Amino acid sequence: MIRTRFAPSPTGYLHIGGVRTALFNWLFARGCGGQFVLRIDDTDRQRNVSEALQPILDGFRWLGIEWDEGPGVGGANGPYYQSERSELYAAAVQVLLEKGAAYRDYSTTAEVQAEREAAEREKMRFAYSRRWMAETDAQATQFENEGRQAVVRLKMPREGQCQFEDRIRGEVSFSWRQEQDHVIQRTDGTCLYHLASVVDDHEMRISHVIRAEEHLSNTPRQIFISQSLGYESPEYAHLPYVAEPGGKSKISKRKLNKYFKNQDFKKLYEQGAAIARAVGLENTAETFNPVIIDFYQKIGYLPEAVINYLLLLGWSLDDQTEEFNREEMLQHFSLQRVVKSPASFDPLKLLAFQERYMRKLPMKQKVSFVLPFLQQAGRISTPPPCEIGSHVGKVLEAAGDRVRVAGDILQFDEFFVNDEDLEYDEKSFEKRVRKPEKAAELLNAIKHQLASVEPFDAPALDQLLHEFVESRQIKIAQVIHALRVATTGKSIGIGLFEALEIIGREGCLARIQRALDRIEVTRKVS
RNA sequence: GCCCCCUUCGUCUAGUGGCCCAGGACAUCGGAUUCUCAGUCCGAAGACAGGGGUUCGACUCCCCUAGGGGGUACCA
Repeated sequence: MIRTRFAPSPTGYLHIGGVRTALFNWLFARGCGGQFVLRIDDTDRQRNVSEALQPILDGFRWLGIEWDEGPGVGGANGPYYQSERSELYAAAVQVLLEKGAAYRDYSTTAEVQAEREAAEREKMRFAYSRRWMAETDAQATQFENEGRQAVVRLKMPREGQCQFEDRIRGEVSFSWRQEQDHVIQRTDGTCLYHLASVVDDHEMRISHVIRAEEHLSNTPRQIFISQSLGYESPEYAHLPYVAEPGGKSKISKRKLNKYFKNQDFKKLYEQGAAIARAVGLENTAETFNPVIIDFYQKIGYLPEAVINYLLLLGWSLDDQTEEFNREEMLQHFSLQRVVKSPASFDPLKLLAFQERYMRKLPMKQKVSFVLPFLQQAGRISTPPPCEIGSHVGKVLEAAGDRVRVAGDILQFDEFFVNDEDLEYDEKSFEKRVRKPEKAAELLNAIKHQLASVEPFDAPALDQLLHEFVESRQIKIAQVIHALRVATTGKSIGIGLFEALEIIGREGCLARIQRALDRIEVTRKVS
């Protein structure tokens, strides 16, 4: 049975690169009827682990990456928190000690450091002298009498090659002599990552370790542990990292300011930040950051779009296919087709996927997708009508592709505010209403016609306007811009006739009157 | 320093010796459509990191150089 795992630390956020690693693990396992395990790497023993874990679990659930075993779902191979598995690690250390694959070492950090520096001065490869190694209890007692404390180190081979087959990179080989006698157990008795990881993978019957490439160089020592413990080693596959937008280094949530120099990234962020502001979200780099997956959930991306984008970040099926639903992904994913080099995160391409999926979303679902944003922004009351023919549905219908992420609905404020609260974009008002000589007269005339047109819908309004300009021998542009600004407050937006219909007769009349009154008002210098 | 991995249009990628004077997607730039914006349609521009080999033939194989990344922690 194929079993894979993802082992996040409870850091309080889910990094976009981590999501991709998890996705590939999930796809690989589930694609062939296997299982995906979530294990919590909390060896740092921080407090409030469950609190720091929540955003990570939420993120995976939102994306539909479900785990077969782990927090919240349990399983036969638990516990799934490394902090609760210390006995297992201690037992493994004992075995290693007994087999002579590890030794108690009584050196101090300073002493080892001194050896390392001496080697560097001589331009020699560093290898610990094992001078404070205790192989017998008598030696140990002697060191302890000197007041020394022991760590446990791996007694690594110092000659020969470590070769293994990486499912993505092919045959990889390292010289054992490059390896160090790594510490696996601290003086306080706690164990380190490499030991814990190998033990857990074995105990949890993980068949394929698919992880970030920064672990490639760590693999020999893990193979050594694994073999010394008599385990059958899992298959390894090392994924390239996700690089920063427009760059080659690994993407990091702490380098936001650097990424803002990339215009696309900046736009993505600012668009998101505007939505966050409108719905009253806390907005700090810790909580609202495009490198963290929540960002996309918060501003209204579709999980399918995010997943599809991430799938193609370092993997492809062929030279054509870009869209994959869940079943197709599961069916086609393979490690052989994972790209070996880092892929840089492109916010614009992600947006392009979002647009495609938005277009495919049935209107009814689009309405309910968008509603929470309007509610949070205080634009509609609860509980709102949730149908296609509803006010929100009409706006969405008319807005079409302009609503790219759900939060974009807030750009269509003019359809959700009271007539007296409508804000006018001052520049547009000046240009389209106040400045053109005949604007006031035209608006007034149209206002009268709007009062009686039947029915008050887009086709009728279209016809009305055209007849109006024809009878007056003017160009439609002369009236349409003024009317748009008068009724929506903006010079850009959805089709004017649809807009008028949605605002309704009463609203249009009130708004036009407001605009007319406004012309008279002396502009305040701000 | 030493060791390991990586390197095709701006970006994601196809390409496993002749199908490639390199294909697709996003972005960009033109043109068409329209009441604005978005969209849509049509079109254009754009890459094999550099240098040596091997071969009748190299994006594809080998070597070197350069660049990027990782490891060399009582971090993960």
